[in-house]
Amino acid sequence: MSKKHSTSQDVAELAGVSQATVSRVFAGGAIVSEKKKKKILEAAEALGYQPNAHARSLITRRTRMIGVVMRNIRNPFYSAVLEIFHNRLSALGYHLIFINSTNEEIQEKEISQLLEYNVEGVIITDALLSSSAALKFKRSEIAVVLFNRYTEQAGSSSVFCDNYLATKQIAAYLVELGHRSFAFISGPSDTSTTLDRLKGFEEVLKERNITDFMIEPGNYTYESGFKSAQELMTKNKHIDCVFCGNDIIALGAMDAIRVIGLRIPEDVSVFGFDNIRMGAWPSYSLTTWEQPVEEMIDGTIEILLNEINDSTAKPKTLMFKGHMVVRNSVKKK
Amino acid sequence: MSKKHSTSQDVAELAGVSQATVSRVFAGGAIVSEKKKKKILEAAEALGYQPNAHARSLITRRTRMIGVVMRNIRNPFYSAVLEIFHNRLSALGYHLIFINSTNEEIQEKEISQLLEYNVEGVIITDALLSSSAALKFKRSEIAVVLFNRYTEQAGSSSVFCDNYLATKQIAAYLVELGHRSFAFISGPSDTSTTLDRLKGFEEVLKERNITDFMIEPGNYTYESGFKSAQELMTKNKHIDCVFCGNDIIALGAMDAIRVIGLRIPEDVSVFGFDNIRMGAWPSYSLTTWEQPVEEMIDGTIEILLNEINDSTAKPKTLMFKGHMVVRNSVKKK
DNA sequence: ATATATTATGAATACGTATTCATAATCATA
DNA sequence: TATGATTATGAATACGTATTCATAATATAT
Repeated sequence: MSKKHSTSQDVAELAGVSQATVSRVFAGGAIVSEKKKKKILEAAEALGYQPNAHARSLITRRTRMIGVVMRNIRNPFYSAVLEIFHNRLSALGYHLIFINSTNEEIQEKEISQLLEYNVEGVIITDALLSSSAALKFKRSEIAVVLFNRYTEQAGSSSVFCDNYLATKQIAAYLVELGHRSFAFISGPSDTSTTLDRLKGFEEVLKERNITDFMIEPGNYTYESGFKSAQELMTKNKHIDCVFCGNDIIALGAMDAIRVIGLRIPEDVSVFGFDNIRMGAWPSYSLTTWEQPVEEMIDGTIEILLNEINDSTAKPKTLMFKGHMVVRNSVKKK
Repeated sequence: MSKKHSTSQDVAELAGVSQATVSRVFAGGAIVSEKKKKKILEAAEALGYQPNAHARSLITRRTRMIGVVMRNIRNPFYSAVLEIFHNRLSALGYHLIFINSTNEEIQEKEISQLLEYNVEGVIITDALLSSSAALKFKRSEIAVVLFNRYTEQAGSSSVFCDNYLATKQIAAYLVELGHRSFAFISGPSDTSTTLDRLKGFEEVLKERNITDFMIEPGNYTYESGFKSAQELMTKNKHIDCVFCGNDIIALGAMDAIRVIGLRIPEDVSVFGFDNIRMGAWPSYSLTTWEQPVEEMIDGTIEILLNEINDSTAKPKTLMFKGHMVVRNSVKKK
């Protein structure tokens, strides 16, 4: 029975070399004679040696770990986001510490965890970052990128869609098609995403002198969408278009609307945001706005790696446009 | 500007004590006078000190890290599983290294990653574990629990539903209701889950002398369910019941069946497995078999922690029963 | 052959913490 | 007050690795 964990010292002894030489083989980059290299690799194999990442990171001051903070991993949009982030970062040799923040705001405890593990960078999606929290990361010189969010104060990098512009286009499109009575089922009102989406939409309605506009607060879940739509539509039978803060809300809204007995899009139009896969399913065929997730993620990673490697890098903002995906949940003229 | 990372030494100097005393405060359990403790905490606060988890794990030989290996995080069942695992383990002071294995089988590289980080335990869901891989974990005395899977050979602990018994009950139920022509859209044929579900179902049909049974291989995705159902139903118009390897397949199958123009359950019955939330959505109202996810997860964690703390613990198998959830996707008599 | 450049290696050290061991300070007891 | 028990602290060390520095072995040029 071998020892619990073999060390480079064990390998060195078995191979008849020094610990330093073993390290050179596994750390790479240094010159080791072929003969010894072979011996060392054989010894390592025999002992089942694996370098200890903690000891290594202690000396190299690089952990190759990235923290990913999410809320609402059940939202298919974020499941997909997590998958893609993992695949990209894994290919780059980084490991993911996954944190699912159950609270609105990323908590002290969660920040501490990430700091203690010396993550090189943090990606924060869909969870609020207070300025004091941002400060802690900054103080430890840990790179932070907000994904699908931004905050004015924090001075962190962020990557997101131009929600304001997008919703302006969406509103214009919907008005153009003849809708006159609108409802908006929103996400939590403390996020940039929610606010911008509302702002753009509302502005266009005002421009066009449409005042028939109800706003229903929600929280970016199916259940929230369902419940909000149910209330809205039973109380306000004249609404002819429901714009949803995101797709998962839209699916809930669609189901609620249909349960009531109304048809989509004949009686009510529904518009989403994100373009998650489920929106394309025939049961929904949701018209929505696509966020270019892959590009957003690539951009996020680029900024993050850049900040990791250059601690003087200034915070960057990367804004994408996205585009409309027309399916069958909106009534055409 | 403070240094990049303050160390316990820095705190010690500022507080006018030794490094050892600082460590005692943060590691807990040791006796430190109130006076010095206060000074130390103040100094730590001032410097933004966080203990270094890597250095700590080096000396304590505990990393408090758990590896979670998944495939197919996009499947809502596993999104939910990940969320719950995270919440539970996080509350217990463990951190999650998330690995999304894109391949059928957990790869050498992924195992190495987990070994290098000295995770204390590994949870493997929905990804195959070869016996050589299992051996590596065993050799490093890393606790392994298979979730929703088992392998005969590996000798690892595992937690799963009694798929065999469940599908027997399901088949009996469906036959009872008058179905005579069956199809099964399965998952990958190399997993215990898939095999057991098929076995139980098939056995009952044989007992009842029902030979009209088609098997369509799939891979536990919506797309797979959609495509399989489409092929099945266009070629075999007489099929009156489709049993699906899991819920996400079932949703795809339902959509495909409806697109063809058939009604559910009037023309075709559909039965799922898992009881993911989406099955309850009115658009689907899927009759299915519920896996008691929370209990399964609690059981998994209990076994895992036990193996972590007692390296002599024998592999355990925990089998749940689950129960049928009747909605409206199956034709009643 | 000798001098010089190159390659290969080991000894020693540092990373930041927890812990053992020894000792100093404080307390309780007789 | 003297003695022993208890509490509080620091010095030293170990965890497993990467890396610097010095030196030995080898190759190359003159």
